[in-house]
Amino acid sequence: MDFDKSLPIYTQILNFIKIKMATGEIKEGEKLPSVRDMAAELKVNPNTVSRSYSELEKEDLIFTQRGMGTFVTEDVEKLKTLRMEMAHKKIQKFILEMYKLGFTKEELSAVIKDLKMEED
Amino acid sequence: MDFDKSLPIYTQILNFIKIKMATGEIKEGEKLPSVRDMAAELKVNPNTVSRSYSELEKEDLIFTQRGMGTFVTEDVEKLKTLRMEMAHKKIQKFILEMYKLGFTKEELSAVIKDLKMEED
DNA sequence: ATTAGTGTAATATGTAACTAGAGCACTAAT
DNA sequence: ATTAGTGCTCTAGTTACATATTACACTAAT
Repeated sequence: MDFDKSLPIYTQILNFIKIKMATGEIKEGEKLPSVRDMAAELKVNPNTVSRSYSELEKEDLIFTQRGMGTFVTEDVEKLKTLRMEMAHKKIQKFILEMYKLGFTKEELSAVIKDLKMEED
Repeated sequence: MDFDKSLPIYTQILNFIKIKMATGEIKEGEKLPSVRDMAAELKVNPNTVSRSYSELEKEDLIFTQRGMGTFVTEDVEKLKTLRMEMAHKKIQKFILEMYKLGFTKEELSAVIKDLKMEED
């Protein structure tokens, strides 16, 4: 995992995990790596990973059991809706920004359909 | 203008101006408010506005004449392509993020068409 | 009981980004 | 020459972030 300097590392880790939960790559109840292990793997301070976990816990997406570890929520509904909520936020932000640039949703719809996913 | 704490103020000012140039609300050669005036209007330190102007000058979108003021570039082509370049960047970023969430461009195209611009 | 593995907390340190304040340098007009 | 309006520079303070280190609290297994 490579970090980009425009966002705090703990935020990037947090988003990384969130996407995995949203797509089902990590499932309900699953144990996450210990803060120490993950820190070692990412070559980052354990406190930084801890910060990421804390933020996710604030959103009730994960929970911790002292002495045991950190686990993905058991609330399947929460995970089910996570993907759509994240998508919705991104879509709204996108539409708003593009609206400011003078694009209508019809234009956007057409433009996107004609793009290749891998293009840049 | 209200600032959100997730981005530096100078960045938000910069983007604000950029959008105005991209949409033609501010035209080629037009004089921008002085750093002091703009700072007063936005209730911000003059240096912060200066920083915004500097960044725009790095992109050759504006230029300054010491003692005279700050002006939008005379390069009409630059302004013409600005909107599409900004749009393209936002679209690519959006598509990539949504791809990570498992959406195809066909899905996105459909979803966007069905949304209302004012919804949130 | 001991040990190893967990998360958590506290403290200190270094760095970078951001904002602010005060003053300098230039230009045009008088 | 003076003045007012411009951008620019310098310095300083604050804050956020990441790190390092140490210690604590809890759990499971031995």
